[in-house]
Amino acid sequence: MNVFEKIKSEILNCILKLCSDKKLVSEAFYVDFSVEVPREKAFGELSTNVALLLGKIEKRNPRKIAEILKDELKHNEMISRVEIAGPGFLNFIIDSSLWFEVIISCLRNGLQYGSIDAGKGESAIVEYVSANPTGPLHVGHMRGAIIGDVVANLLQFVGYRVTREYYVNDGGSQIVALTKSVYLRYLEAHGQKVHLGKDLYPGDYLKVVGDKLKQKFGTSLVDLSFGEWFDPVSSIAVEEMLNLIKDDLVAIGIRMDNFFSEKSLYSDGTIEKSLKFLKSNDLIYEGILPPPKGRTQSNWEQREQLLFKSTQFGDDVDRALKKANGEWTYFAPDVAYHFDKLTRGYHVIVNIFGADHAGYVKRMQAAVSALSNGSSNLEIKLCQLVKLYKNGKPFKMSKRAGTFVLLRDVVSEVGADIARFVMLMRKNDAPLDFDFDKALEESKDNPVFYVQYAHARATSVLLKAEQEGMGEGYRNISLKQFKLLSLAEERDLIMMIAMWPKVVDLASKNREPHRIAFYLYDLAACFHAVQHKGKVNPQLRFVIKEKPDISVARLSLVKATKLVLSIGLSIVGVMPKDQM
RNA sequence: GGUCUCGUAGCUCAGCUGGAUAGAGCAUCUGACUUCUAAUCAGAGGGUCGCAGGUUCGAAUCCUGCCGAGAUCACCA
Repeated sequence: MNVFEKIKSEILNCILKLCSDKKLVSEAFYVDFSVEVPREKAFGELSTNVALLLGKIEKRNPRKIAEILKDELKHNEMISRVEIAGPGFLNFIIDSSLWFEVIISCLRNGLQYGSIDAGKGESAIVEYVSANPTGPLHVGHMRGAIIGDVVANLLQFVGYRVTREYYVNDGGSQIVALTKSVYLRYLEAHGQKVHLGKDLYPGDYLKVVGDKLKQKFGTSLVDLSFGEWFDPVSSIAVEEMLNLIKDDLVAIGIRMDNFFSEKSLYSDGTIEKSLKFLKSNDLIYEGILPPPKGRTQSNWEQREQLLFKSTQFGDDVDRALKKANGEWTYFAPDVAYHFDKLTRGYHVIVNIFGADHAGYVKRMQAAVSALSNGSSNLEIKLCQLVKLYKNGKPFKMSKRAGTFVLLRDVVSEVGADIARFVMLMRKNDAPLDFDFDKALEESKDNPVFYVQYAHARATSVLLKAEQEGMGEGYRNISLKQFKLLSLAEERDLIMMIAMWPKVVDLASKNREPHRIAFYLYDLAACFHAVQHKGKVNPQLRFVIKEKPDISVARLSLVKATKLVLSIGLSIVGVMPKDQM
């Protein structure tokens, strides 16, 4: 149950009645107001700004309108007190029976508590990571990977059928470089002395692939020409890199549903198909792009290219689909890829991009707009790049210098739980500093443990209750027992639990997974506070043998807290712990 | 120069899509464990929300212009 929605609909009913009584004008019913927990406790448990907004519509003093609403609402059985404050806020004290219902509905719904069916079974695709298959993942990939994964979890939780997809760039020139590098490693495995050129990948991880090629092909590739060895070497190289990446993903708890090959778009005609579609809508032409403004480029030359009219959809310039040499640009298969996503019929299309692809956002959104005749829109979540530090000093990764922090190194040092939580403790478009040493050092007081500890404590309390013979008593808790809860800390905890559906709603609608992490921290804090009361005063402990009624009431809160913590943690992708 | 992000406590960050006296963590200081886990709790100090205008009953939040940080800018992916 969502208390906020419930009170909101009560207020709406009230407005409706006042409209029909001619005490308010009829437009009043369409007012979009909020019901929230006010910052100050003195302002009650819930608060609404309806009267302020109605004041505008009615062209009357908000406080006057608040009076009218108050007269109506004070008879409502869910609301035990109404007060008017400030410029015209209505502040409520809610009847305990409603809070009781919250806890009951939480306990009944179990792991589904808070899972409103916003998606209604519609399909959604979240594309994330999509790193080039030229080597293992590094820390830079971690943030987008985790944010994408949790966005997918969230959408799933609110009723979407979610596909997690990785776009494999196995078609571009970086694959040529990879293949050449691997071939050299293969020759090396046969005892030849090789030199990896400037544009090739020097990493040791390719030696393994060279060895594998040797095992598979023996010497049969050694004397072949480039055209002959390229395809077999390339496909194995990509496959091996993808395996590395899949292992890395598993290490941080990510399992993709689908790896979508860029190369397949070249061979199966999707590129032509999608461009044909654009052409039929007159969105493609041969033309010449203007030179970049304000920035002198020595090697810029004027040339005629196949262009997409992305400016019609808000982009700054039209975008090239073909290179001067007639090959497709990177953009062309990406257009085709999103054409494919559209034909697969997804209602929600989300991409997670790194900030280095920010300049790519407009053209992709333009493409999706064009390909769907404006009926679909591509949602792009940008992740700011992770700034790396080592001992407080900026740290530059370089493949050549070997100062390359791999994702698997981070995970094996700090663990997946910490890695995931750190990435979620800030908004996706805020910059993130990641100090490798600090992460190790401070892993002890990482917020993830704070949350997990609350879960472990709750588990332990329930175990204790069982030993005292009141294990499942909270399941049949009565309103009378529930009313025994009177501590401010207990009330805070109840309200926190009541807030969960709202947090899920906001986080999923806005695709903002960090909200879940912050909420979990706050929920844990409320729980720790209640528990500590019992530390100071034994009468305030959860389990008191001589007082079964209050114990049962408190245990219902413990159970509810434990439930919400474990739901939230599973969305975030962190294991709830029963012991620490 | 264009575009996109960001600018909130000493540091790292939230701020419920426009609400009431702007909040956490770290760090500093003071206190609380013989019991359900102290990996915890309670309290104190710390702010011209980058700057200047505008919109209105009301702005950290929306608009405009500056300042500053980062990313990116045909023909790479």
